[in-house]
Formats: sequence, C-alpha cells, structure tokens
Amino acid sequence: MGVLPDDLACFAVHVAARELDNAYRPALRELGLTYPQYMTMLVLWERDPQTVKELGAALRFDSGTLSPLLKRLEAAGFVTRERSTTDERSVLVRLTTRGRKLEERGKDLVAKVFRTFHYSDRDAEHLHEEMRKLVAALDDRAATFGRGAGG
Amino acid sequence: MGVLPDDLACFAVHVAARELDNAYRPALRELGLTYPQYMTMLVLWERDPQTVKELGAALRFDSGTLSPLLKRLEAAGFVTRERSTTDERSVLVRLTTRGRKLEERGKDLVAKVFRTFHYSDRDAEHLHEEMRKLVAALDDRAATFGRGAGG
DNA sequence: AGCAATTGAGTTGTACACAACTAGTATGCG
DNA sequence: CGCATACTAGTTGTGTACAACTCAATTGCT
Repeated sequence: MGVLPDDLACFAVHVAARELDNAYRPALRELGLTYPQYMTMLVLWERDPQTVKELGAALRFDSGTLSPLLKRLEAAGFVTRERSTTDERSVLVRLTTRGRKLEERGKDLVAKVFRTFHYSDRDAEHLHEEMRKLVAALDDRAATFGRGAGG
Repeated sequence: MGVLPDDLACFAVHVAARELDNAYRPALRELGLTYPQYMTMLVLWERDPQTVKELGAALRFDSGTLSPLLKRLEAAGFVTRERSTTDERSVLVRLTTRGRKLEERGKDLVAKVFRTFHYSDRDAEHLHEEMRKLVAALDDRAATFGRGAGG
C-alpha cells in the first residue's frame, strides 16, 4: 500500500506555506522586504524598540535566523541595532525614520493581498483556527518529547 | 489599529510548517534524510524511475531546488541519475538497492510520527482538507495573476 | 566576594527555495 | 531541410532555517 506526498496533510502544509510566500512576494518586493523581514517589521511597528530575544519569541525565529535577517534590515536602513545599557547581553532593535515611514505603505498590504485569495472572513478564521490547533499540538509534543528523541 | 504576526493566518501556516519540520527531523535523521529528501523518496518508492520534471511536478519543487537535492541523495547512495536515451533533455532518477531497501524502515515513519501529535483521523482529514482548499485558492490566483504583478 | 551555570547574541556549516540565467536538446513550421 | 522556438536540467546568487558552537555578560549559590 503506497503513500505519496499528496496523501499527507503535513506535505500539504508545506506546499501551502510556500505558495503563500509566492503570493506575497511581488507585493513585498515593492517594499524591498522578504516575507520574514516583513513579519519582523510588523512586530516593530507595534512595539519599538524590541530586543532580539523578544523578536525571536514573537516570530519563533532563533538567533541563527534572526541575526543575519536583522543585519540585512539594518543594511537596508530600516532598523538600527544597539547594545542595551541595562543588560549588555541584549541588543535593542529600533526602527529608523525610514523604517517607521514604511508602515504607511506596508500596513494594509496583508489585507490587500489576502483579498485576492477570494477567501471569506469565515474561511480565513477557519484556516487560522486549524493552524492554531496544529501548532498547539506540536508545541505540546515538543514540550513532552523535548527537542530530542523522536517517537 | 495594529496587526501582529500572531493575528495572521498566513503566519500561522508558516509556523506550522516549520514546527512540523522540527517534529519529523529526529526520526528522519535516523534514516539520513531531510524532510524534502524524504518526500522525494516517497515518490520514488511508488514510481521508479522518475524524471526530474516528474519529481518536480509531484513535489512542487523547481529545478533549482531539486537538482542539488538529488545530487545529495546520489552522494548518499540512495539514487542514481542518468540521461534518458529517448529524450536526452530528461534525466532519469532511479533508486539504488540501498534506496529501495530504505523503504522498509521509512514507509511507516509518517504514521508513526503523526501518531505522536495526538491528532485523530478526523482531525487530520480536516487539516488536510483545509490545506487543499488554501492551495487550490492560491493556484487559482497564480493562474489568474501569473507569477508577475502582485495585486 | 567568588565561581559555576545560565543567558543573549552571533558565527559557521548544511540544506532548502526561488529568481534569473545558461546550455543542450527536441519540436514545429515554412 | 533549416532555423526559430520551446523545453529540460543545471548553475549562481540571495535569503531563510536549524544545529552546534563561541563568547561575553549576568545570575545564582555558597
């Protein structure tokens, strides 16, 4: 009895994530951001400044992902990074004027692109709920098994 | 009015995909495969040989992803690659004895790991259906807008 | 105060994933 | 037949992601 990728829900999740990326890419290109960079900016537009650790918690990125990403945002002139004075281990990420200004163009981008999916509000909420459930199950599992020995 | 990544369904899909990856990683590590490599082997265990193009269609990978991935599978001794004699443009990917033998250990890995998620069959089918719907919507969109100008 | 353990950020190496491109092959059309 | 066109793989460059590691700063414990 055979199993193909298309038969697997987990494969479908990966495909969906990549296709979402592709859907958002052209619009984000005009902002000069990638999808993970845009998510980072979303956090900063709400809460500025943030430490690298706080960003990592909000985005579920580890330092190996976030450090180079933030360096690119800094190189693009959207953020600055400076050591915290109260705890020299932490680095504070702060929006530049340019980074704050990008919010005007960037804030309604999600809604604008999502509208082209022909997804009703109800469908979107279903989707979101299904994802929350899956992530919760995976978080539970990780808490039980640790990051170590798999099943 | 603020928007954070956690408020967005599309962000949740990305988080879910990454967490799924993390959940499968330890088990796949014992096979010496990554998740995308495992998906490739799943296809080959069902249909052997396959051209790079056919694999790409089944997995939704383009040649930029698949070519180096297949080279790694070849280096690991799981597949061979040879130019098709009927159409010299195509490359046939074929399981080695070692690659075929891996199926014994690999075929029930999906089910085994998925069981640790505490997801009922019904829940899994819900998830799968939700993903199919999203991918269908995104495919529709891509067909309409092309890969070009973003809405 | 002194020292071990922990924490926060960064680095290195490996592996996807996509855009843009190249090169060789096949096909279609005049 | 001969050439333009399309197709199949592969390459290069950029940007996530994660593991495993380093290093400095801080905290906890005695």
